[in-house]
Amino acid sequence: MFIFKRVLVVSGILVPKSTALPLRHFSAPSCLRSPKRNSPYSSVDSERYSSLVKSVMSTRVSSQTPETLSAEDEHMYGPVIKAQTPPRTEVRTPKTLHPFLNCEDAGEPEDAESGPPVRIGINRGQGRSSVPSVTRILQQTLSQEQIFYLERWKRRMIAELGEEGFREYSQNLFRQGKRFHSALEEILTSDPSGKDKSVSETAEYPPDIQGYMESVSHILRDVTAVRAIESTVKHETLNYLGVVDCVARYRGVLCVIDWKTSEKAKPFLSNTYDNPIQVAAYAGALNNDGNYKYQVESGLIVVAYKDGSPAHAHQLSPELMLDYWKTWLLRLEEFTEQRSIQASGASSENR
DNA sequence: GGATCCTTCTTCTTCTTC
Repeated sequence: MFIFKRVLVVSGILVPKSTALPLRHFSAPSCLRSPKRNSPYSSVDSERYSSLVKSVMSTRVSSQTPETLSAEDEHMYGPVIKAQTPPRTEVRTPKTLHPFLNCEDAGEPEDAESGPPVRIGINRGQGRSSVPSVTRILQQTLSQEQIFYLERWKRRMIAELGEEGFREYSQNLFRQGKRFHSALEEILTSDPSGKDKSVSETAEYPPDIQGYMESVSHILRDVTAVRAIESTVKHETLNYLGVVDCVARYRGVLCVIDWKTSEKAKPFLSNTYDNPIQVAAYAGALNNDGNYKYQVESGLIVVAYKDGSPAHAHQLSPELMLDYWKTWLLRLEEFTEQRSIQASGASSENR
């Protein structure tokens, strides 16, 4: 096992790619946001210990060097296997920085928030069959690191539950997620103004989602002016589509909202993996879809818990949305490249 | 009515010491 891990580390599979963006969100307690501030070293009299620090730093304590360590590793574990594709450590930028907002649609009609929420169904019957979805693009462009950890998790779960048990477990997670979404849809459609969210706290729900609904009830109190529910958005220039869970105001800010259920606590935005990219992709599509006459600059990821403990709400500022929009454009470029490679491979096979 | 699509979820080193 140890040898295996060494090889992976050296080959770069475990080296994080630059998909993780800086942690900047509204819900992190300040004490957790800046752990360095509370470092025990901050109280150390640095002048008093400066000579000691200098002497330690200037003296080679060990006779080992990177070269001797490499030689030792090779002796113990065999020659180092290097990855064919080295990890990308540089900060990547999209080849074309498509705008997140559509300036032509910036004007917002006064009565935009008065009607019921829209729900545009998916329509693939009119030549849309080749338009890829946000979910598919994200799934097909996962990093090697993400694939590694997901497969490891799956292997461990199957070892614990068996193939059939794992299938049931996965189906159950999906079922709960779907029912949770349906219940929210019902609440928000029946009360889009947001005046009476108490319905969510008193109503009875199926036992498997009761906790999730309790978990999210304090968030729903801050959701108003629901404009869209489970509605299809399509980027007219970039040619991708998706289905937004909800477009509404959260604490007065118009957001694309994504509801999530989770077994593990996700108190930080960084715990939500690709969810912020998904939200930015939806918002960018909505902003460039003629069916929607307004622009959305912010996003919200709500993570609900089965035991009813308060859901975490990660609000993405316009600045952060732009960062994730760039990450999305990179993923989209990667997907398009993959597709063209596959297409050229298929055409050469047909010859 | 059946088939297909979009979603629904899942990941983050590991051990020792205090």
